[in-house]
Amino acid sequence: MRRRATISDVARAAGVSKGAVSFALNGRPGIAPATRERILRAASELGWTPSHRARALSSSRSLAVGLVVARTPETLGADPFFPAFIAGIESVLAEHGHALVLQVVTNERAEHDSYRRLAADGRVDGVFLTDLRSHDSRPSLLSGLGLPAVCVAPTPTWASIPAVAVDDRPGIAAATRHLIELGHKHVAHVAGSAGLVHGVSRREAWAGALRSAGLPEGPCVVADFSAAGGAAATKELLDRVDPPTAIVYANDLMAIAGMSTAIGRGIGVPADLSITGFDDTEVAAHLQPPLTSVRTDAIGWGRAAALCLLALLDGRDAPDPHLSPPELVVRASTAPPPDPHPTTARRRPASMRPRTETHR
Amino acid sequence: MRRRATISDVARAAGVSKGAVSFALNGRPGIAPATRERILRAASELGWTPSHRARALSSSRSLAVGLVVARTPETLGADPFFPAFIAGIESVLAEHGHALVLQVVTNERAEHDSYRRLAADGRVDGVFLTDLRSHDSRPSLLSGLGLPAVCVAPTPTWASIPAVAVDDRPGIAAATRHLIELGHKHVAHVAGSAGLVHGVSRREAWAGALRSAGLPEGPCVVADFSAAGGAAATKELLDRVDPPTAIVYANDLMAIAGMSTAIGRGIGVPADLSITGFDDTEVAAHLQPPLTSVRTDAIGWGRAAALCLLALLDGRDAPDPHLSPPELVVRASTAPPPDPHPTTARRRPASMRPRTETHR
DNA sequence: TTGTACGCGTTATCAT
DNA sequence: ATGATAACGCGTACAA
Repeated sequence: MRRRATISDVARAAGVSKGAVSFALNGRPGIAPATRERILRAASELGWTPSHRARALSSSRSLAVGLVVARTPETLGADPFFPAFIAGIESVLAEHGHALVLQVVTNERAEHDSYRRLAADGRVDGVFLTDLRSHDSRPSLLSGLGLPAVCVAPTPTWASIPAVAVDDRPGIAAATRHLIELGHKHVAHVAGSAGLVHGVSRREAWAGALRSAGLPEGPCVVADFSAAGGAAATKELLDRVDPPTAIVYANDLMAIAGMSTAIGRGIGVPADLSITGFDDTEVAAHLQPPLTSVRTDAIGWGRAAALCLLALLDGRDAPDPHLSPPELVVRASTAPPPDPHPTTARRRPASMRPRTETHR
Repeated sequence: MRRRATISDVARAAGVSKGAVSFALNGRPGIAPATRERILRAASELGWTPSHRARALSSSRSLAVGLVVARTPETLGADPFFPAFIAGIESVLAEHGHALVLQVVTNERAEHDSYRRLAADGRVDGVFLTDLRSHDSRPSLLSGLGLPAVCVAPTPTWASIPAVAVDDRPGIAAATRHLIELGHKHVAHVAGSAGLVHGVSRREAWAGALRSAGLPEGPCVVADFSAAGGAAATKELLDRVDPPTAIVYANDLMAIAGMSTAIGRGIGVPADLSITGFDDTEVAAHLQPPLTSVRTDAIGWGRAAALCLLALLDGRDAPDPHLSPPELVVRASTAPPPDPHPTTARRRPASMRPRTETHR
């Protein structure tokens, strides 16, 4: 296997200078069409592709962008958002010759180190900022590092950093309204981590939808987006003297765990308790009962974030992203609430019902 | 914000040459301890870090490795393997100053293009090969491109490419044996794609476990690792004149869909049908009933694969990986088969039972 | 230890 | 308007 062709080889073959080859390749003016043609043909005959390394050195750009994810493998693996988001990013980056450098870290300290290293090494030209926290130290870190960044968060209120709004609030609001329209008056919420902006924003969307409907705010238990957290929160809600007839969960994972918890207690879903999730995980449609959930355009968000970051790097304005709005997917886990005044008492306190159900 | 310090700045500050700085930094002999000390102090005072770009150009290495994933966002998002695998890779790469370049593509053509581009650009020094297919064209493509690669597959029988064996067969075998020990004699399998090596190897492990126990091979339906596929395969098995009393699924996603399908038909799990999954997804423990599954050491596989690839790039032998064996996690979705000769007929054909169950 | 050529495009400066 | 020439970016490696 012979040595890779270099720009000098092409220049020699085409009988021009290196500079001319560079100009021809990059479509810049100052090269006669005939010459340009000759250069391009020579390049293709030699199978020459500009060396990414040399280009990165001379242009002081790495042609790569970074994504640092601070999540445990479990949290990452249970969330369909990231793969879709990354796929969206990729689809844009590939068109522009950029690569995605992914870092997975497990704690905040490692996260900072990761950004510092990316910046110090000049490994990337910019980064995405996801899973924004309520008092996030990363924006100031990144501006201190001089590393361009695009923030991916529900609320575009981060003045210091350009943001792509991934507003999940309409989705949660739609789920809540759906329950209200079914007749529910006691709609609880199992929230994601209070430390995460999208945990808080989803909670606010639920509360806002209840307010808009003139209903009193239902109970809310703050969990952590995990299955175990969802199960625990559900137990807490069901143990109340006045248990809700419907629960809006901040994600599918908690909703699934919550649904199982309820069914395990002999509480019928949706007969006694309606449940909504968020994310529309692939399993959601294949549960028993199938889970009503909210589908979001994670791929579109990824595309939008990538376009925004690339524009930022080029000093251009970000194109206006057109994202599909979140879509409520109604399935069988939601139904009208149980009759509050039944002829015969159908609903006993959970503690008096059998602990498990036999399905046969 | 001033210009980044360069190696020349450090050399000047320390009163030595660039070469001396390079030697001192890389801990190579030929520099007096006192001089080395002085150089390192100057470097740290100037906040100098070697430029990754310059180093990549001069050493003809990119200090990055690639992972091309050919999956749809849905398939990727429903599978906990990849995040954990990537986390494992990262933990090793970070220690060695390498970065991970991730590409997500949706079809085989784009996959080839992706590898070609990574190689042509010199973007990475090597790649991981995952989701190996039965007649995979990538090994020859990669050897043609001269791109070092490490193969991550259940069977290390790919002579052309070094492989890290991620043998999932013991896990499936353990699940099958567990069912046999419970007394099951009709153990079916819902397989993953026949085109994927790990789809085939899991199937073989199931068949082998039955053979070893002296049982006849049960029915097998080939699906595609998806929830919809798992549901359809389950229907097919349950519609047989002689439905199985237990089903070994090739992954959790199909198992969950299958379990819901069974329950939706009024078939009790595990009373009438035992079910095992594979992956031990986070939701598995929080289903109703909780799913018996197999937990694998995906992080360890990631670490091993990364160590192997780095060794390959350095021309060293790969260190012997010590991986945790797959662990069968027994939960409530498996139980002894229903009594074949009950005093009263407990089991009617599915078609005669109510279509859905009310849980209250 | 030092000096210097080298890796490979990009771009500013010049010449026609 | 075309194109050549040379400096540049920054660390590595080899001869001196």
